Amino acid sequence: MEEDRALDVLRENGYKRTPQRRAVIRALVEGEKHPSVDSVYQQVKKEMPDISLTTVYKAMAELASLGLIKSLDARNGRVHYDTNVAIHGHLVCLNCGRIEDVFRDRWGVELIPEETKGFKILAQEIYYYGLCPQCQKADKTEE
Amino acid sequence: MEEDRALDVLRENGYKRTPQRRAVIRALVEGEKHPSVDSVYQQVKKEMPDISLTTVYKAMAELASLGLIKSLDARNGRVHYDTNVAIHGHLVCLNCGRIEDVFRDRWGVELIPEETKGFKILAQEIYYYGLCPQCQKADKTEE
DNA sequence: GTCACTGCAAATGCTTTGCATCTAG
DNA sequence: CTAGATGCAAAGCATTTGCAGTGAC
Repeated sequence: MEEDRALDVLRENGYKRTPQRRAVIRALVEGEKHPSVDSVYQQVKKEMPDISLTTVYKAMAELASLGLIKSLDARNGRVHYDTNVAIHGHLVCLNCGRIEDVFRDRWGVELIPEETKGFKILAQEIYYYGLCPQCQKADKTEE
Repeated sequence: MEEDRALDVLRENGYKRTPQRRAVIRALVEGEKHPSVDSVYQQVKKEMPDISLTTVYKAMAELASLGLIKSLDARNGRVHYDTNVAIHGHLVCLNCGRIEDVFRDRWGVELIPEETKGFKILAQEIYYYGLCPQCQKADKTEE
Protein backbone atom coordinates (compact mmCIF):
# COMPACT_ATOMS: atom_id res chain seq x y z
CA MET A 1 0.00 0.00 0.00
CA GLU A 2 1.08 3.55 -0.72
CA GLU A 3 0.10 6.43 1.52
CA ASP A 4 -0.81 9.11 -1.03
CA ARG A 5 -2.69 6.69 -3.20
CA ALA A 6 -4.66 5.43 -0.23
CA LEU A 7 -5.69 8.96 0.76
CA ASP A 8 -6.76 9.65 -2.82
CA VAL A 9 -8.88 6.53 -2.92
CA LEU A 10 -10.50 7.50 0.36
CA ARG A 11 -11.45 10.92 -1.01
CA GLU A 12 -12.63 9.52 -4.34
CA ASN A 13 -14.99 7.29 -2.45
CA GLY A 14 -16.38 9.98 -0.21
CA TYR A 15 -14.56 9.04 2.97
CA LYS A 16 -13.26 11.82 5.17
CA ARG A 17 -9.54 11.87 5.70
CA THR A 18 -9.54 11.99 9.47
CA PRO A 19 -6.42 11.95 11.63
CA GLN A 20 -7.32 8.43 12.75
CA ARG A 21 -7.53 7.07 9.22
CA ARG A 22 -4.31 8.80 8.29
CA ALA A 23 -2.59 7.26 11.30
CA VAL A 24 -3.86 3.78 10.44
CA ILE A 25 -2.65 4.15 6.87
CA ARG A 26 0.75 5.33 8.07
CA ALA A 27 1.01 2.34 10.38
CA LEU A 28 0.13 0.02 7.51
CA VAL A 29 2.74 1.57 5.24
CA GLU A 30 5.51 1.60 7.81
CA GLY A 31 4.76 -1.43 9.98
CA GLU A 32 4.38 -5.17 9.61
CA LYS A 33 3.44 -6.53 6.22
CA HIS A 34 0.73 -8.84 7.60
CA PRO A 35 -0.59 -7.23 10.77
CA SER A 36 -3.63 -8.15 12.80
CA VAL A 37 -6.05 -5.38 13.71
CA ASP A 38 -4.74 -5.31 17.23
CA SER A 39 -1.12 -5.00 16.19
CA VAL A 40 -1.99 -2.00 14.01
CA TYR A 41 -3.87 -0.59 16.99
CA GLN A 42 -0.85 -1.02 19.24
CA GLN A 43 1.35 0.71 16.72
CA VAL A 44 -1.01 3.61 16.06
CA LYS A 45 -1.47 4.18 19.78
CA LYS A 46 2.17 5.19 20.06
CA GLU A 47 1.54 8.37 18.14
CA MET A 48 -2.17 8.71 18.90
CA PRO A 49 -2.79 7.33 22.38
CA ASP A 50 -6.51 8.06 22.41
CA ILE A 51 -7.51 6.23 19.24
CA SER A 52 -9.95 3.41 19.90
CA LEU A 53 -9.68 -0.18 18.81
CA THR A 54 -13.16 0.13 17.28
CA THR A 55 -11.97 2.87 14.97
CA VAL A 56 -9.03 0.78 13.84
CA TYR A 57 -11.36 -2.13 13.13
CA LYS A 58 -13.59 0.11 11.05
CA ALA A 59 -10.74 1.79 9.21
CA MET A 60 -9.17 -1.48 8.21
CA ALA A 61 -12.46 -2.95 7.04
CA GLU A 62 -12.95 0.15 4.87
CA LEU A 63 -9.48 -0.05 3.40
CA ALA A 64 -10.09 -3.70 2.58
CA SER A 65 -13.43 -2.96 0.91
CA LEU A 66 -11.66 -0.34 -1.20
CA GLY A 67 -9.12 -2.94 -2.25
CA LEU A 68 -6.16 -1.21 -0.61
CA ILE A 69 -5.41 -4.15 1.67
CA LYS A 70 -6.81 -7.67 1.86
CA SER A 71 -7.62 -10.05 4.63
CA LEU A 72 -5.61 -13.15 5.38
CA ASP A 73 -6.29 -16.32 7.33
CA ALA A 74 -3.46 -17.06 9.74
CA ARG A 75 -5.41 -19.88 11.40
CA ASN A 76 -5.01 -18.20 14.76
CA GLY A 77 -8.48 -16.82 15.35
CA ARG A 78 -7.57 -13.29 14.37
CA VAL A 79 -7.96 -11.62 11.02
CA HIS A 80 -4.72 -10.39 9.51
CA TYR A 81 -4.44 -8.02 6.61
CA ASP A 82 -1.96 -8.03 3.78
CA THR A 83 -0.62 -4.62 2.84
CA ASN A 84 0.39 -5.96 -0.56
CA VAL A 85 -2.58 -6.77 -2.77
CA ALA A 86 -0.52 -8.10 -5.70
CA ILE A 87 -1.05 -11.83 -6.21
CA HIS A 88 1.34 -13.96 -4.23
CA GLY A 89 1.31 -16.93 -1.87
CA HIS A 90 1.69 -17.14 1.90
CA LEU A 91 3.66 -19.41 4.17
CA VAL A 92 1.94 -19.51 7.55
CA CYS A 93 3.47 -21.00 10.69
CA LEU A 94 0.77 -22.92 12.55
CA ASN A 95 2.70 -22.63 15.79
CA CYS A 96 3.75 -18.98 16.06
CA GLY A 97 1.58 -17.38 13.40
CA ARG A 98 4.47 -15.98 11.39
CA ILE A 99 3.51 -15.16 7.79
CA GLU A 100 5.94 -15.01 4.87
CA ASP A 101 5.28 -14.07 1.27
CA VAL A 102 6.00 -16.33 -1.66
CA PHE A 103 6.43 -14.49 -4.94
CA ARG A 104 6.56 -16.03 -8.37
CA ASP A 105 6.26 -14.77 -11.89
CA ARG A 106 3.36 -17.03 -12.63
CA TRP A 107 1.04 -19.18 -10.57
CA GLY A 108 -0.69 -21.93 -12.51
CA VAL A 109 -3.95 -21.45 -10.69
CA GLU A 110 -6.08 -19.34 -13.02
CA LEU A 111 -9.41 -21.05 -13.61
CA ILE A 112 -10.79 -21.72 -17.06
CA PRO A 113 -14.48 -20.81 -17.46
CA GLU A 114 -15.80 -24.32 -16.96
CA GLU A 115 -13.89 -24.63 -13.69
CA THR A 116 -15.48 -21.56 -12.11
CA LYS A 117 -18.96 -23.14 -11.96
CA GLY A 118 -20.44 -19.75 -12.73
CA PHE A 119 -18.79 -17.97 -9.80
CA LYS A 120 -17.59 -14.42 -10.29
CA ILE A 121 -14.11 -14.58 -8.82
CA LEU A 122 -12.97 -11.59 -6.82
CA ALA A 123 -9.84 -12.91 -5.14
CA GLN A 124 -7.44 -15.83 -5.34
CA GLU A 125 -5.38 -17.04 -2.42
CA ILE A 126 -2.69 -19.63 -1.99
CA TYR A 127 -1.61 -20.78 1.47
CA TYR A 128 1.11 -23.07 2.71
CA TYR A 129 0.53 -24.01 6.34
CA GLY A 130 3.34 -25.54 8.32
CA LEU A 131 6.12 -24.82 10.77
CA CYS A 132 8.70 -22.08 10.46
CA PRO A 133 12.38 -22.91 11.04
CA GLN A 134 12.34 -21.63 14.63
CA CYS A 135 9.27 -23.60 15.61
CA GLN A 136 10.69 -26.77 14.04
CA LYS A 137 13.73 -26.41 16.27
CA ALA A 138 11.60 -25.79 19.34
CA ASP A 139 9.60 -28.90 18.48
CA LYS A 140 12.69 -31.08 18.36
CA THR A 141 14.08 -29.67 21.57
CA GLU A 142 10.93 -30.67 23.41
CA GLU A 143 11.07 -34.29 22.29
CA MET B 1 -13.52 -39.69 4.32
CA GLU B 2 -14.38 -43.37 4.67
CA GLU B 3 -16.15 -44.70 7.74
CA ASP B 4 -14.23 -47.94 8.34
CA ARG B 5 -10.90 -46.33 7.71
CA ALA B 6 -11.72 -43.53 10.13
CA LEU B 7 -12.64 -45.98 12.88
CA ASP B 8 -9.41 -47.90 12.26
CA VAL B 9 -7.36 -44.73 12.52
CA LEU B 10 -9.11 -43.83 15.76
CA ARG B 11 -8.26 -47.20 17.27
CA GLU B 12 -4.69 -47.16 15.99
CA ASN B 13 -4.19 -43.87 17.76
CA GLY B 14 -5.66 -44.97 21.05
CA TYR B 15 -8.98 -43.20 20.79
CA LYS B 16 -12.10 -44.95 22.04
CA ARG B 17 -14.77 -45.58 19.46
CA THR B 18 -17.66 -44.05 21.32
CA PRO B 19 -21.19 -43.79 19.95
CA GLN B 20 -20.70 -40.01 19.69
CA ARG B 21 -17.57 -40.30 17.57
CA ARG B 22 -19.20 -42.90 15.39
CA ALA B 23 -22.18 -40.65 14.85
CA VAL B 24 -19.99 -37.69 13.93
CA ILE B 25 -18.08 -39.82 11.45
CA ARG B 26 -21.30 -41.08 9.91
CA ALA B 27 -22.57 -37.52 9.55
CA LEU B 28 -19.32 -36.53 7.85
CA VAL B 29 -19.51 -39.44 5.43
CA GLU B 30 -23.15 -38.97 4.55
CA GLY B 31 -23.68 -35.24 4.87
CA GLU B 32 -22.35 -32.02 3.38
CA LYS B 33 -18.87 -32.08 1.91
CA HIS B 34 -17.79 -28.87 3.66
CA PRO B 35 -19.77 -28.63 6.88
CA SER B 36 -19.28 -26.29 9.80
CA VAL B 37 -19.14 -27.80 13.29
CA ASP B 38 -22.64 -26.63 13.99
CA SER B 39 -24.11 -28.15 10.85
CA VAL B 40 -22.57 -31.51 11.76
CA TYR B 41 -24.02 -31.06 15.24
CA GLN B 42 -27.48 -30.38 13.81
CA GLN B 43 -27.26 -33.46 11.65
CA VAL B 44 -25.97 -35.76 14.37
CA LYS B 45 -28.68 -34.58 16.75
CA LYS B 46 -31.30 -36.14 14.53
CA GLU B 47 -30.15 -39.61 15.45
CA MET B 48 -28.56 -38.77 18.79
CA PRO B 49 -30.57 -35.93 20.36
CA ASP B 50 -28.49 -35.76 23.55
CA ILE B 51 -25.07 -35.27 22.00
CA SER B 52 -23.47 -32.00 23.00
CA LEU B 53 -21.99 -29.37 20.74
CA THR B 54 -18.78 -29.54 22.79
CA THR B 55 -18.34 -33.19 21.93
CA VAL B 56 -18.80 -32.49 18.24
CA TYR B 57 -16.19 -29.73 18.46
CA LYS B 58 -13.76 -32.10 20.11
CA ALA B 59 -14.44 -34.99 17.77
CA MET B 60 -13.92 -32.87 14.68
CA ALA B 61 -10.70 -31.39 16.03
CA GLU B 62 -9.43 -34.91 16.67
CA LEU B 63 -10.36 -36.12 13.21
CA ALA B 64 -8.56 -33.13 11.74
CA SER B 65 -5.44 -33.76 13.81
CA LEU B 66 -5.47 -37.35 12.55
CA GLY B 67 -5.61 -36.07 8.98
CA LEU B 68 -9.03 -37.54 8.24
CA ILE B 69 -10.58 -34.15 7.52
CA LYS B 70 -9.11 -30.68 7.20
CA SER B 71 -10.22 -27.21 8.13
CA LEU B 72 -11.33 -24.62 5.64
CA ASP B 73 -11.72 -20.85 5.76
CA ALA B 74 -15.10 -19.83 4.40
CA ARG B 75 -14.60 -16.21 5.46
CA ASN B 76 -17.77 -16.34 7.51
CA GLY B 77 -16.41 -16.52 11.03
CA ARG B 78 -16.99 -20.24 11.39
CA VAL B 79 -14.55 -23.03 10.77
CA HIS B 80 -15.63 -25.48 8.10
CA TYR B 81 -14.09 -28.87 7.49
CA ASP B 82 -13.41 -30.61 4.25
CA THR B 83 -14.27 -34.30 4.20
CA ASN B 84 -11.96 -34.79 1.23
CA VAL B 85 -8.30 -34.37 2.11
CA ALA B 86 -6.99 -34.90 -1.42
CA ILE B 87 -5.46 -31.74 -2.86
CA HIS B 88 -7.95 -29.54 -4.65
CA GLY B 89 -9.07 -25.92 -4.76
CA HIS B 90 -12.16 -24.22 -3.35
CA LEU B 91 -14.59 -21.71 -4.74
CA VAL B 92 -16.14 -19.80 -1.84
CA CYS B 93 -19.14 -17.50 -2.15
CA LEU B 94 -18.54 -14.44 0.00
CA ASN B 95 -22.26 -13.75 0.17
CA CYS B 96 -23.90 -17.07 1.03
CA GLY B 97 -20.89 -19.13 2.13
CA ARG B 98 -21.38 -21.85 -0.46
CA ILE B 99 -18.22 -23.87 -1.09
CA GLU B 100 -17.47 -25.78 -4.28
CA ASP B 101 -14.51 -27.99 -5.09
CA VAL B 102 -12.17 -27.41 -8.00
CA PHE B 103 -10.34 -30.52 -9.11
CA ARG B 104 -7.43 -30.66 -11.51
CA ASP B 105 -4.83 -33.21 -12.42
CA ARG B 106 -2.00 -30.94 -11.47
CA TRP B 107 -1.70 -27.64 -9.61
CA GLY B 108 1.41 -25.64 -10.35
CA VAL B 109 1.83 -24.51 -6.78
CA GLU B 110 4.41 -26.88 -5.34
CA LEU B 111 7.24 -24.91 -3.76
CA ILE B 112 10.86 -25.50 -4.63
CA PRO B 113 13.17 -25.66 -1.58
CA GLU B 114 14.37 -22.07 -1.81
CA GLU B 115 10.79 -20.82 -1.86
CA THR B 116 9.84 -22.48 1.42
CA LYS B 117 12.15 -20.25 3.50
CA GLY B 118 12.87 -23.24 5.70
CA PHE B 119 9.24 -23.92 6.57
CA LYS B 120 8.12 -27.52 6.92
CA ILE B 121 4.95 -27.50 4.87
CA LEU B 122 2.05 -29.54 6.20
CA ALA B 123 -0.81 -28.34 4.01
CA GLN B 124 -1.43 -26.41 0.82
CA GLU B 125 -4.62 -24.56 0.12
CA ILE B 126 -5.99 -22.72 -2.87
CA TYR B 127 -9.04 -20.48 -2.53
CA TYR B 128 -11.13 -18.55 -5.02
CA TYR B 129 -13.37 -16.05 -3.24
CA GLY B 130 -16.24 -14.50 -5.12
CA LEU B 131 -19.95 -14.72 -5.78
CA CYS B 132 -21.86 -17.83 -6.75
CA PRO B 133 -24.32 -17.68 -9.66
CA GLN B 134 -27.34 -17.26 -7.39
CA CYS B 135 -25.82 -14.43 -5.38
CA GLN B 136 -24.77 -12.64 -8.57
CA LYS B 137 -28.38 -12.68 -9.71
CA ALA B 138 -29.61 -11.45 -6.34
CA ASP B 139 -27.06 -8.65 -6.52
CA LYS B 140 -28.33 -7.45 -9.88
CA THR B 141 -31.95 -7.61 -8.83
CA GLU B 142 -31.24 -5.27 -5.95
CA GLU B 143 -29.62 -2.62 -8.16
C1' DG C 1 -11.56 -51.03 37.52
C1' DT C 2 -9.32 -47.20 34.92
C1' DC C 3 -8.58 -43.69 32.27
C1' DA C 4 -10.38 -41.45 28.62
C1' DC C 5 -14.74 -39.34 27.18
C1' DT C 6 -18.94 -36.67 27.64
C1' DG C 7 -21.65 -32.71 28.53
C1' DC C 8 -22.89 -28.87 31.12
C1' DA C 9 -22.07 -24.20 32.36
C1' DA C 10 -18.95 -20.70 32.51
C1' DA C 11 -15.25 -18.36 30.49
C1' DT C 12 -12.61 -16.52 26.57
C1' DG C 13 -11.40 -13.57 22.95
C1' DC C 14 -12.14 -11.46 18.65
C1' DT C 15 -15.30 -8.56 16.40
C1' DT C 16 -19.54 -5.83 15.92
C1' DT C 17 -23.17 -2.67 17.33
C1' DG C 18 -25.86 1.12 19.49
C1' DC C 19 -25.56 5.54 20.50
C1' DA C 20 -24.19 10.12 22.17
C1' DT C 21 -20.68 13.27 20.96
C1' DC C 22 -17.59 15.43 17.83
C1' DT C 23 -15.49 17.15 13.47
C1' DA C 24 -13.90 17.38 8.42
C1' DG C 25 -15.26 19.59 4.54
C1' DC D 1 -23.92 23.53 9.17
C1' DT D 2 -24.34 18.51 8.78
C1' DA D 3 -23.45 13.96 7.22
C1' DG D 4 -20.21 11.12 8.44
C1' DA D 5 -16.70 9.63 11.98
C1' DT D 6 -15.22 8.56 16.60
C1' DG D 7 -15.11 6.00 20.91
C1' DC D 8 -17.17 3.99 24.72
C1' DA D 9 -19.62 0.28 26.76
C1' DA D 10 -22.32 -3.47 25.86
C1' DA D 11 -23.56 -7.21 23.01
C1' DG D 12 -22.66 -11.12 19.87
C1' DC D 13 -20.79 -15.46 18.59
C1' DA D 14 -17.83 -19.15 17.68
C1' DT D 15 -14.90 -21.76 20.28
C1' DT D 16 -12.55 -23.49 24.53
C1' DT D 17 -12.10 -24.89 29.30
C1' DG D 18 -12.93 -26.78 34.03
C1' DC D 19 -14.80 -30.37 36.09
C1' DA D 20 -18.00 -33.91 37.92
C1' DG D 21 -20.18 -37.77 36.32
C1' DT D 22 -20.09 -41.69 32.85
C1' DG D 23 -18.77 -45.56 30.02
C1' DA D 24 -15.49 -48.08 26.60
C1' DC D 25 -12.31 -51.57 26.81
